[in-house]
Amino acid sequence: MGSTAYRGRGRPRGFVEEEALDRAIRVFWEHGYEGASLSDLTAAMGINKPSLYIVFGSKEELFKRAVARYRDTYVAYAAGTLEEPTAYAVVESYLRAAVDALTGSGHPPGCLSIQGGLSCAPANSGISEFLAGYRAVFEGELAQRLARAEKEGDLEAGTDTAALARFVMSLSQGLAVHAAAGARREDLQAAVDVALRAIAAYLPAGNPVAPATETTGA
Amino acid sequence: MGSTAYRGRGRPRGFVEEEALDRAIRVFWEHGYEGASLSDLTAAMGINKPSLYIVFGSKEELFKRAVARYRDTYVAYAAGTLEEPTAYAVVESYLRAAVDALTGSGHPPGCLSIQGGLSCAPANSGISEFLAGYRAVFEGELAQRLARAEKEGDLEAGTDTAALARFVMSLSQGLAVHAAAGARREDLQAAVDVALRAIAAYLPAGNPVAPATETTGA
DNA sequence: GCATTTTTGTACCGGATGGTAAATTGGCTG
DNA sequence: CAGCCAATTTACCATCCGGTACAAAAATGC
Repeated sequence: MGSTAYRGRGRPRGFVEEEALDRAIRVFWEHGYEGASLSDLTAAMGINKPSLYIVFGSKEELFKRAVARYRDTYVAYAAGTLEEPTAYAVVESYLRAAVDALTGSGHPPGCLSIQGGLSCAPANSGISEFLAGYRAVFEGELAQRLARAEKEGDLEAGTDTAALARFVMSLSQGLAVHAAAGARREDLQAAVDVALRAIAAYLPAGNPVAPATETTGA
Repeated sequence: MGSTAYRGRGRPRGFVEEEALDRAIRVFWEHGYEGASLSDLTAAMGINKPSLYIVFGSKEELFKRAVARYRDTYVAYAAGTLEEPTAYAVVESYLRAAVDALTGSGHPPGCLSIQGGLSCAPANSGISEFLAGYRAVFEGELAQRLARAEKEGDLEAGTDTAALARFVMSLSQGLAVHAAAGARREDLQAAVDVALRAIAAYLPAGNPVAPATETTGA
């Protein structure tokens, strides 16, 4: 709790845990859980296998730690978008930010929660399930936020907000698939333009929230 | 060419090539290229490794043959949807049929072209690229079809038809991610309902194509 | 019947995998 | 200084990986 971390009696660690984890994130992100071998991981992390096992326990636990840190860093933007004042603003800012994140420079394209392991060998089926659960969390938060918007009169009464959230998350996951395959940022933003027209169709009549011009790219 | 196939001189084959390929499709579909071991494959196909290598050449060639047959069987519905008379009907029938295919019984949920290997070990990066190219083919065909629709006055003049196609394909790929994680058919159809509202926004004024009621599920 | 041809079953190959045992290193404590 | 202890290095483990060599089996052609 603070900067005066207790430095135990033994030999001090030759690496910073968070830094090593960041390196591991990249490897998992690029190659997936099964495509990332321990040799790849330790080489990128700058440590060797016994150190990895002492600190992280196993490859699976390392992966889960990596996903958790990925959420708290690379996907930290998502929570903020839920605080936009209107449903339309929430969806717009989430999808815009997602495309920017999916195609950002300085890290692999796409999304760790999908590339990590959409389907795995029978022995690793737990990884796919773990990631599916992880993805479901934000979809649930978005659905709740949209349900609140409907109560606040910010969406047409009777709107299926769960379906709306599922639509938004499906689109962003499909955009992640495109990004992983090398799609350009502005092309994905143009697809978001289309999606926003759908959201606009759910606004109550006379609602002034819909945008005058489409902003493509960033 | 016909039913009188030439039966060579040697020992006759103990299996039908297409049947074995169908079994392989399931294994790749469920576990991905890297998650499907040769042992898994040969066990499911009912043959042993030398037979597999004589007939299919290698694991990679087997996979590509599997994807080709998958396209010609499980995804055969897609080509037909392009022949619907209007842009709206094309998109609606494609998305409806895609959800039904993604959640169909009697085969793994989701889509082989995504689960097969969104990201791979460095040695298998060719697989991800192969699948990305495969996915791009139908997106291109859909974009062409929508461009024709715009020329025919079936979509607003000036519509970004490439973006529209990218939107539709991104959504369907995201629905595939959801399906692979176990999403229910009717929940995915409800997300399609939302998407169709976006398409409706691109119809010329006074176009009577938009549906009166949303048909959820099938 | 016998040689030929192709597929089959079995057993094996080198290499990589995730994971560890054992011993060395290096810094703290007394 | 000696004693301790954790993190390091190195070497190794059993197992599985994709892929093959080899010989037995089963059909045809002569």
